[in-house]
Amino acid sequence: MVVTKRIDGDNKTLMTSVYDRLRLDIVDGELRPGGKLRFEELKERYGIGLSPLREALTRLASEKLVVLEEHKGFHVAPISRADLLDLLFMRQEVEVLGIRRSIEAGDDAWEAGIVGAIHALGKRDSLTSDGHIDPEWERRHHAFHDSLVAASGSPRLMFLRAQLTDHADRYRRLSHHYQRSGRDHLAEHTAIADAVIARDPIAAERLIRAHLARTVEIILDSDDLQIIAQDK
Amino acid sequence: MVVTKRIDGDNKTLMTSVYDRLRLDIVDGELRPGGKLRFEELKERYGIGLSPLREALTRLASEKLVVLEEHKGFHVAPISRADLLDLLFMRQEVEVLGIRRSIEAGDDAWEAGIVGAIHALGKRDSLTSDGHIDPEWERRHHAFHDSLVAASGSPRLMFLRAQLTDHADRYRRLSHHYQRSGRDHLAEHTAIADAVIARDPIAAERLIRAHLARTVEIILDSDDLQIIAQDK
DNA sequence: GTTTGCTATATTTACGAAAATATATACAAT
DNA sequence: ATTGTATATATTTTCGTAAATATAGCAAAC
Repeated sequence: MVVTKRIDGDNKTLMTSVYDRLRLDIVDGELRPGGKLRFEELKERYGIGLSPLREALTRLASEKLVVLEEHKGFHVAPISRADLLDLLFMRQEVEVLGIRRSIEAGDDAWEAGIVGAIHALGKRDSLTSDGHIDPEWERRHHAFHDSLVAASGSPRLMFLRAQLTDHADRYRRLSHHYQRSGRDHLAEHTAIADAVIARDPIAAERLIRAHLARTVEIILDSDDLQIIAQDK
Repeated sequence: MVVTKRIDGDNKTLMTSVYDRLRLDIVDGELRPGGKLRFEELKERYGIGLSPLREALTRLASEKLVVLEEHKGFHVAPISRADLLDLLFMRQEVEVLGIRRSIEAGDDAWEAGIVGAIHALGKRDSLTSDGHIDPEWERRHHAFHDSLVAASGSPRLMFLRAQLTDHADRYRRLSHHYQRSGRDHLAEHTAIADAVIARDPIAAERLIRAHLARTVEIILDSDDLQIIAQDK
């Protein structure tokens, strides 16, 4: 019954909102790998003061999306083949763990979530008419993968997984080649969903490992080495 | 041949050094779980301004050693049975992964590192004469466990492992009971080292899982529920 | 022509004060 | 006595500026 004086209820601090925006701009490739992040530019760009900016960048540095060199400033984290391979390794292990535990502990609601997610995913084409990845498809794609591990029951695993997903998304979006590859997503996803719902951890592990590896192969198997493009 | 004007070469920023000190104070239990971190107190305590303090706390929040509630301030991360069990789960998986990969990829230098580390560890008693854990033993204990996974070759895995180690150290040091338990560390450690050097991943996995679980059992099997002690 | 050393400029880092928000206290009404 | 409302206090968040550090430009020496 209490009526607050504040109308909007926007409780976010400037630090948090500029953190969100910076994170998106980096994951989207808007801010290029290796690029220097100058405070004057960022202040201009986001219309904000120094303090919340520095805090947001500090947080991003701790998540390895940016790099801090003391007294020299912040850079967008560079990308490399070696890093992409390390990322693949971690993603495989984390996804496998999450799926394995979900298979052990998941209830009917968890299964239903997967069925619903893959159904929604199948209703939508991954590419729009002009050949770009459909944002709504991407949203559902994320939702599907989330649904697989939703019963893992480990906050730490889920937190780590979210960070790794950000890193992976950045590589994917930096790869023009990836968007042009005529990959049959639905078949792969359906196979994974089937194995998981059948509670077959062995098959699920094999399929998810291959699924993740395939993405990296597509990115690496191209001369699309935007991957090397790094400002200083 | 260049003589820098600066004598000491201390390149650290205030943010970094206060980050280090805060981290240690939290891991040591000096700043108690759940305790509020007021800026006036911290400024006083560390003799430093607001800006570097906020940045350090932001970084610690991102590592889950402190918690930030917007507009309400920072707290030392609370502890709980559930969190300790989640931590155990992650540590087991991460250690197993690191050891498995090291067994696959490790060279002679890696093996030598383990042999050297366990030798040094055996030379030192875990408890001092007055019944406290010997800091030098603890250093060597860390060094031994590090040596096991030193050949894993995954920056992300090592980074994650370091964070989990901080969390685990905090629980261990908060547990008075743990320090009183007459545990035979050397036998456990030697068995692990033997299995790893024999390149037996199955035995190594079994032993390291039990080793980590044992620590948690000791902490939980006591009324020593300092674990519940949380200021608001 | 390359390197060394100095000066000027650009940039990051840190502080102190102002603004915004939350918490505590006092008072009034039922 | 308890709930609700207004006021005062404490605390966090943010900005603008000063201090510290690094980078770039330029002249002199080898």
